[in-house]
Amino acid sequence: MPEGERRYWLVKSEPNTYSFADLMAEPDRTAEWDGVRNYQARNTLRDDIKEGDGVLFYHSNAKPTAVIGTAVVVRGGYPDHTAWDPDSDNPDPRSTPDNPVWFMVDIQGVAAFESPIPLAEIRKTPGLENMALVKNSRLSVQPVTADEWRIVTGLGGVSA
DNA sequence: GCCAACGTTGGC
DNA sequence: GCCAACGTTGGC
Repeated sequence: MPEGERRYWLVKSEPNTYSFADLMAEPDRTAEWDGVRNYQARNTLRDDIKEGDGVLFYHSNAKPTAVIGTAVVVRGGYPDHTAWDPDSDNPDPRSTPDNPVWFMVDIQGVAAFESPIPLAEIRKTPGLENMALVKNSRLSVQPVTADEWRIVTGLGGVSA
């Protein structure tokens, strides 16, 4: 992929449920990012997130809430098979293999930040005050601009 | 634990 | 199509 087309995203997870350390402990540090059941986030997963895109990993409902590391998309949007698995955490009988409603991607952990970046720091960092994270904290998969990516990864102590 | 913000549902 | 009720998210 041409360098200029790489895009950036932020995903949220509650560390009690699935932490960045859990991702890094996966085989190949890779996991299916499934279970998203919000239409706006679904559209992003289905239409916009491509292999090679950068991902900021954010811990919500944590102490403190913070961006804690980076990941990379290793498989772009494809149907979320957990939707038609009645034993999954988030089954949705409206979604079928022939007519999927929900989508997911695969992400691979890259690096933990030397110092996680708490939400409070993001709020007061010039250039980050317009992050979707600050504007609409509810969205579980959200876009990050190239400038925001550079600032956040710089603060975190890893070069992207 | 509280509560504000937001998304979804469903009656009309 | 409107909007009130309800459920969920997530910061604090």
